[in-house]
Amino acid sequence: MISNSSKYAVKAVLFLAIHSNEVKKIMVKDIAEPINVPQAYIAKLLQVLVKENIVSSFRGAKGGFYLNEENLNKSIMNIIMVIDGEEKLNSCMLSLEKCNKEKPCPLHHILSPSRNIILESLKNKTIKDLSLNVKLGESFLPL
Amino acid sequence: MISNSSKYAVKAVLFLAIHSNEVKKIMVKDIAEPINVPQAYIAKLLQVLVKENIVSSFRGAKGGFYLNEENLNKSIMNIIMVIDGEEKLNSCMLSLEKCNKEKPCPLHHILSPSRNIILESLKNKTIKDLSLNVKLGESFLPL
DNA sequence: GATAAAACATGATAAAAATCATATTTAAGA
DNA sequence: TCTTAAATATGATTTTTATCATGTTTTATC
Repeated sequence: MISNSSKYAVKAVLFLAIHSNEVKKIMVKDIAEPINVPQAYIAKLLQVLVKENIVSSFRGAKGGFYLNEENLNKSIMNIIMVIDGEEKLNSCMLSLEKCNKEKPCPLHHILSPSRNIILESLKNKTIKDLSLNVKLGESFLPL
Repeated sequence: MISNSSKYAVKAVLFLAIHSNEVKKIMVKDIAEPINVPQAYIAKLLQVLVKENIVSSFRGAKGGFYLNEENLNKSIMNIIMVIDGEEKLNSCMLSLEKCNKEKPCPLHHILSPSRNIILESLKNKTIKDLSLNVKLGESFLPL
């Protein structure tokens, strides 16, 4: 289960990865429009991303948001964790309560392998990986 | 994205598959408790499942819910579709808008294969399959 | 028939998620 | 140092999802 907010956050970070850098900062309104998310909403999300060191920002005139090298090495999972928290992700998909390898629910066998693959990918893929992908023309923005 | 309601519905149907049959009907309160879902809530869900021919019911005294042979052959996907509707399932996971094979978003390659496997499984596995699984001791209720 | 036990139907309330609004702080540039 | 442009902080509103409550219809049994 991944919230809308997390999706928005991923979009914003990806956008920044591709269009910003330490000397080219981008302000909220110029992020919100192309990724198609309400400005006030993404502004709020960006603030938690900044606080959690996933995005960098600079206040005042000529300010804006950007990603530095450290930010670029964060994983997609990092973003989702910060926005949604752990439980939400671990109770992912259909898997029901009190379900584990020893006492699997009837859906465990069906969902677990694919689910684990997805979680591993989200953990391993960095923002940089994905933005490189876009730069090589293998995938596309806008989102 | 699969809602709580869908999870509840799956739990209820699975419970009925294992504990009911044409001659042994079960009433809401005896379903709600063991699957750990508020009675009034599951009652409402059961009503749409009955209307959509996924669950059978009998009104009045000695009435209750049960699954007939046709019901047992419905897939998990059928349940989710009826409760959540199509868009919700197709906008599953992280995949962002306007994302398809021709113009994949940066997450498409990562998520799509596993996601498709999951969707196929949900489509192919019938209620009967899963309840058989429980009867063989390969997976467990309560949920 | 009358009564009781059940599903069915409908609408109200509560909680959570998403969205909007507004005031404060920081920095640049005149 | 004043003005302006930006992020930041906080809280209000709206929408959606989840939950609760109450009355109506159907069927079995006495």
